[in-house]
Amino acid sequence: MVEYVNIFKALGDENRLRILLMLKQRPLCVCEIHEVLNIALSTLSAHLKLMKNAGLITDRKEGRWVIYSLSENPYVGELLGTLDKRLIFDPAIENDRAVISQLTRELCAAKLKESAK
Amino acid sequence: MVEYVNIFKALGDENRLRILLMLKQRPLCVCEIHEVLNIALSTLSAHLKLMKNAGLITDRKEGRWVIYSLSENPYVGELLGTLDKRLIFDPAIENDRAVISQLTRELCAAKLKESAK
DNA sequence: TCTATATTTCGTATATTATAGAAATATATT
DNA sequence: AATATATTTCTATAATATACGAAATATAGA
Repeated sequence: MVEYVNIFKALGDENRLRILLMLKQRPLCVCEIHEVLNIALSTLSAHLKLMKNAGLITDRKEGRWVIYSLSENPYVGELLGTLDKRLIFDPAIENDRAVISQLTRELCAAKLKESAK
Repeated sequence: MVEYVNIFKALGDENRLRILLMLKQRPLCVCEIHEVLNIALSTLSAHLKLMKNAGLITDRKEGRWVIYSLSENPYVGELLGTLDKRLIFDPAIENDRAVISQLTRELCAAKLKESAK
């Protein structure tokens, strides 16, 4: 049962729900997610770790980037499938999708560099 | 989106998950749930309030008793339906079911009275 | 109306979680 | 090897959540 409690805990946060629905669009690197959410990278990293431990997402390295994707777990797919249908017209979710469709890793890396000045 | 965040927050606690799966068996009064969970009545009351605010459950008064039931919300039904299938062999859940099948309001009221001595 | 019973609210202690900034780590590029 | 970039870990702090016992409230029945 703890397994399920942890899944729901992971789903019970606005930032994490947004991340999951972003990943439903396509796999994303940390800097792309960061570009959308506007929270500290350390905070974002903690959210990602929590969701990974709950079995909601997986990560892989690609050069300097870490790419996060939705887990293959069928229950997770089920949950996010119905959520997606219900949140399809949610303003925040719609906006996140729009932003993501314009993003590339290269572009958001450039932005991070810019903001570091 | 907050609506869904609150639903998942409400699901992300072991005691609350147990309560919800109990209510899937049949409507229960507070004292019956208390008999199963063994937590303080004030704590239980807070859990019930939280789930009611999240739209997971509803309550009605019957004389001195307050009877809690699962909400009619179709999404809630969906979530608990699949959860139920997955937790059907969970030891804690199985045990809760067994205890509940033996309980009546009258019986657990008598137990509460006994323990108050 | 008085009393017993069922439940909720209040005050408070403790634990968990979310957050950010600074430092550390890992990898690619020069 | 040295440097730049992407991400994570560490540390501290603030906000939330869970828990209990005591007191308050609501209703039924004597």
